[in-house]
Amino acid sequence: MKTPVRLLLADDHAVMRAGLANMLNSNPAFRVVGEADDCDSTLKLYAREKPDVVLLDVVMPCVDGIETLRRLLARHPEARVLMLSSSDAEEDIRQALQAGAAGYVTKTARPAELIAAINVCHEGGRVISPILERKLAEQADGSALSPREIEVLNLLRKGMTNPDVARLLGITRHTAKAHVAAILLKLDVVDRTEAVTRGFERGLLKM
Amino acid sequence: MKTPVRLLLADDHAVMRAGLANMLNSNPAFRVVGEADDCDSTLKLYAREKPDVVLLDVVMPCVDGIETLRRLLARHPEARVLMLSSSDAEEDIRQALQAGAAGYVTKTARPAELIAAINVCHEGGRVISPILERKLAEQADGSALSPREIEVLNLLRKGMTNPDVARLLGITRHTAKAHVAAILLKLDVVDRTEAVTRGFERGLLKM
DNA sequence: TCTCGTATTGCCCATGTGGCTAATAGTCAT
DNA sequence: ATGACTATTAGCCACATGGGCAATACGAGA
Repeated sequence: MKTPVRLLLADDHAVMRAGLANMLNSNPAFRVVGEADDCDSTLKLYAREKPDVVLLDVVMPCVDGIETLRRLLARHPEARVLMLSSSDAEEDIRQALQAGAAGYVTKTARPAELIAAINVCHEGGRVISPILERKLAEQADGSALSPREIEVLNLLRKGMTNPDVARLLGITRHTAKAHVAAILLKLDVVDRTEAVTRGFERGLLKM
Repeated sequence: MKTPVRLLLADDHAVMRAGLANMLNSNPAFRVVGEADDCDSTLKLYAREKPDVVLLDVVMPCVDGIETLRRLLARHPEARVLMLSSSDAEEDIRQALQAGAAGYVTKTARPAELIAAINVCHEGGRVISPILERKLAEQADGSALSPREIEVLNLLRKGMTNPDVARLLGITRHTAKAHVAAILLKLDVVDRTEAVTRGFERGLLKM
């Protein structure tokens, strides 16, 4: 028999971590070698344990899962990371895969699917739930917002007017307006209010 | 030794359910007698097993956890339900407690806290995480939106203008405007866009 | 009964919004 | 280096917005 796959769990939900650890450790093919609840502890435990695969939650306090993923891969490019998420927000998936995640699975997946995904990751493959793949395909047009537009969208959500945005960004109100117009076009919405809604739905805006 | 507390788990995340079941069953004081992944199966399993306590997730597909709670208590007023949530949205907590939940615990709680909460529920008490209690207190002014205002807010999020809202609700644009003004006042925001943001943050609006 | 909150309607007005069109400059990849 | 994209600025215009102020009607609860 092969040696078990060594796993690091990173999730801010203690109950979920305990549950996952329990489930995975009861399978001789796996061995949980560490549990982290935030970005720092994830990086620290990875460096110490060098696990074969990291299960990383997308939603985490302070530094979110995507950013944790980026920092982890910057230090350890060889890391195999399987993102585990309760949300199916398109932006999270896009960013996670672009940042170099080896896979993305939602928490609605059956235990057997999760186990299969871990194995694929460990063997060097890429895993994406079929449902998620469809959502990505629907979107993958030129509708990605530029960094500046994301910045503006984050001001709109706070109730800023175009003049407000202009003042805060040190640009003219014409430019602010141009950014807003670009956002409305790309998100395919009629006004700034619907843009904020779409922003939340797509994961561009965080709570 | 007492007979174990009989538990029903309701959560659409299979991994979380499996984990919880694993964890709780390993404690002789508890016994998981059923697992449900949506409203229907929760009601069915409750009727069949009559568990001592139900662990119910707030976020569920189609019919959400709060509505499931309402339907469950309508048929079985004696049910002891502990809401288990990954969100700390104020509205969810408010509605859950008002609907008659015996407790509300976030998934960031340690396993020991969860176990303590289950016991308190079983013994007839009420449990709310201290952090949540503070959030509720901050809010508990007259800032609850009326049903009509919730309706209007759900139109605003789609980019509706006041005339649009008026047409859809069969009222004049003056009335629509009055509703919007009331929403802005109650949510303490400057415009409809920020109102939508606050709506998402408070759990008044769902993805 | 009387009051409070909700839902409804109305008007005035300064300001903001979004569509349209158009131009310049920098960056980046082909 | 040529094109594509982004960021920037600009003006015009019909329409929507939100503040202020005021009134009526209805049901629930004290």
